[in-house]
Amino acid sequence: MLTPGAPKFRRRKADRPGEIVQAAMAVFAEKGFAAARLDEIAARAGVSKGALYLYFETKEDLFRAVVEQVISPNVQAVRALIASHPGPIGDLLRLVPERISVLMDTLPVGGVVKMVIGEAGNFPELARVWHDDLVAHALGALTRAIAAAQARGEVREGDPRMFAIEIISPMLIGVIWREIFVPIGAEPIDVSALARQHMDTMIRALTLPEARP
Amino acid sequence: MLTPGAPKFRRRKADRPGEIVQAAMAVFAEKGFAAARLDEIAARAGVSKGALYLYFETKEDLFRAVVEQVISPNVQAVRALIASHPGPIGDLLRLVPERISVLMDTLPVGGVVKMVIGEAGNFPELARVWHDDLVAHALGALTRAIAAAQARGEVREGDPRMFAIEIISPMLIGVIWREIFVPIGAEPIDVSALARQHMDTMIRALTLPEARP
Amino acid sequence: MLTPGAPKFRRRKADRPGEIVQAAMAVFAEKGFAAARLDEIAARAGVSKGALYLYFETKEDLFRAVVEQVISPNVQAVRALIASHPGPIGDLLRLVPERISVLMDTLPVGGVVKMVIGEAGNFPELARVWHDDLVAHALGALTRAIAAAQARGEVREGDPRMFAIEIISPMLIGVIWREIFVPIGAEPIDVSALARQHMDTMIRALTLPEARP
Amino acid sequence: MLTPGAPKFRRRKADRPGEIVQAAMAVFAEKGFAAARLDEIAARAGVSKGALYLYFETKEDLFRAVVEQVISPNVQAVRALIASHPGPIGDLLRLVPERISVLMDTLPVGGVVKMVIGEAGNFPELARVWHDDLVAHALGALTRAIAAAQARGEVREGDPRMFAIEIISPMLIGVIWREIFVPIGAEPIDVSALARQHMDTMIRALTLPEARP
DNA sequence: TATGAATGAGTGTTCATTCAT
DNA sequence: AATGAATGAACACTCATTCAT
Repeated sequence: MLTPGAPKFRRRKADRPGEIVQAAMAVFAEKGFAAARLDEIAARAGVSKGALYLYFETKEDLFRAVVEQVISPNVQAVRALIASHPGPIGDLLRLVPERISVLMDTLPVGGVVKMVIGEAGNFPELARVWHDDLVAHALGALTRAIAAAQARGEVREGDPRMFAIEIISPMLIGVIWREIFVPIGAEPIDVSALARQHMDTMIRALTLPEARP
Repeated sequence: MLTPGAPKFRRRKADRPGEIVQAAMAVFAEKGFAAARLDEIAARAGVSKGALYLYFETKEDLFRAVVEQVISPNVQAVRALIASHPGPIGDLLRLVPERISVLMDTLPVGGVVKMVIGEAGNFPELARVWHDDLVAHALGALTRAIAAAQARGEVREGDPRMFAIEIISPMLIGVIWREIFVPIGAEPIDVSALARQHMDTMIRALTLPEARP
Repeated sequence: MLTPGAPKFRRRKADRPGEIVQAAMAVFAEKGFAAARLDEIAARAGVSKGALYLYFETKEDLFRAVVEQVISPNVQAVRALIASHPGPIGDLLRLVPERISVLMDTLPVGGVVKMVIGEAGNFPELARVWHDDLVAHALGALTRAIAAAQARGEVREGDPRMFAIEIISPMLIGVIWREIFVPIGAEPIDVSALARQHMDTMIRALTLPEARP
Repeated sequence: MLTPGAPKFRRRKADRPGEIVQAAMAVFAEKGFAAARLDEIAARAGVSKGALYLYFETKEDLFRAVVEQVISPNVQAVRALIASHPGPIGDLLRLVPERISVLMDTLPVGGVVKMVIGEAGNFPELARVWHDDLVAHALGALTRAIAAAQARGEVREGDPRMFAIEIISPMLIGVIWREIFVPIGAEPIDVSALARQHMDTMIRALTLPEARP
């Protein structure tokens, strides 16, 4: 092999672990934990299988790293969302479609959601991390915003946590749909359009007439 | 065993395949396809591992049988639901909470949904069967009912398919929540109560004032 | 493959575990634990690699089984030896050569000794089992016999445990020699002859003139 | 590092290979060849794993170097021992305990013996080197000394090679014992004391009455 | 039918060895 | 000379599948 420029060993990159986690995220999201093969993760990351073990002790360890890596930027997004709800509830809800779009462009949300749903039973701690660090925060913030609006006479009576769930659910289902049914040729769901229409729906159903401008 | 007529508690052999499919459904729902072990399925079905191969050619084959077994009764339920919506849209929606409750008591819905979401990527035909035979039907029927109501001036304008999605989503999320987060100690979601509150929400948001009785 | 009489699956034998342990003993004795390959053990036992795992959980587990299997018959031999020393010490010592010969014909003593010596550091419990169940018993019995003979004025003064070690050592070295140096063409040691000459040596050195008949 | 003359504690590079061999000897003695990891050897030698390959081609090569390193000083000791036996056999034997003590303080004899015994099967040439260059020499010299003493009427009849083995064995066993059984809490053997008592034993048994002074 | 011992291809993991720096 | 990240072949172990009984 005299071809110059075809080195057997790649130069060591600064962010090997990051690249591996990216590749692993893709494969885990696609196949699930058990069906994912380290060979494929390594190939996609452009490294040898052995190299994975320079950065992660086991397959599980790598999976954990993926989950954490996915959660942390979202934690930021959630905090940002939480910080921006001073005004009337309608203003908050009208922000949601855009936020959702940004999130979906940033991360393979669908794959991640699929992964979490599919593996929660086999990795309870991961479900716990996911819930405690992300879902409960987001849901709690939205619930409190709604309760506050109820206290201000802006929103009609009803369980505020359930309202929050009602608000979020269609977008989640839209994301899952895209992951599950679009690949087999089902009619897509335009999640942004869905978000807009649903926010309109929720604003109409929640806000009291006397509070409307 | 020479006593004639004695084997009172002899295992009934009538529905071996059915028992196996039941056991398999439980294990697949719990672990996902790849992580499920035939050993465990056989043990739960009370048969030997070899016996599985008397009724099913491969693990995949058994998985397919599970999916079909789960779908078919639901197809019936969906057809029944579709057949029963002659009147105003509100009447139809008010039926949903009860139907949901019955469904959830009949089947391990959560496990199945989890299974479908988790394995759709690895088994595209299964996603297709699930979509074509069940989801598309149900969603289509609901969409058509809403479109008809719009034509009657009962429901405000908006994409009827999205309305259908908005209607169904929270219950699905509730079911998934029960499967994913309740086992790790998260606060449960009362799916029935959620269904009632959400139907109220949707009726308020969808029906036009002039159409209300 | 229509050739009859060439079954892919062997008939299940009554003593598969036993055969596997035999094969494993040979390979472990030859190579040591780490260098032994399960493939080879399986091949020598005439089974597939997977079959090993029907009977033993891990390679270590199999190794432990080998050590125990090797010890237990020896425990019997030692007890028998211990039981047979009523008379003067010379009578006891004159029994040793024959016992040694029998033992060496029964078991791959050399290989086992080699194995124990080579792996004691990596498997301390095994060294412990070997010592507690076998070596300490044998050495203790011999030591007590010598001490009793000293008390009777038969044997000259000196540390009886060291006398015991002096008595046994050459045979052990002979066995090790056979294992280590004979395969490379070194001059063999006739362990039986060595035992006879050494017993003569020890009887001469230990027994007091006045006690000699 | 611009300060000239500053690196007072700069690692002396003079004897890298020697340091590596020392570290390797320790690890090989502890674990055996197959179970020894180059990582650990490098760490103990205070160099990187790659550095080993600057001095040794392969792991086997390093192992060979260790064996040779261990043998050569002993060859000297043996020659010295051989040179010093002009007089009566008793004088020679009375030198043994002290020689043994010196040897044991100089080298990890136990570990080395363990290593040789454990790996002789996997590295026949090593067994050969060990035998030809060391063991055969030492044993031969002792055998000849005994034969000469027999010719002089000093020592009673009997196979002189076996007498030599009888003489040496207990000390070897003592060394092995220290390596194998002491770490697990067994009662130690005082090799020096054993050597003294055993030499006494052998002198009594070998020398003829008429030859005693 | 039914069993379960046995198989063997496949996967996670280790580690001696290599090479860009 | 020296490093240590990277490689890849080798090995322990798993598990869907088969077949003698």
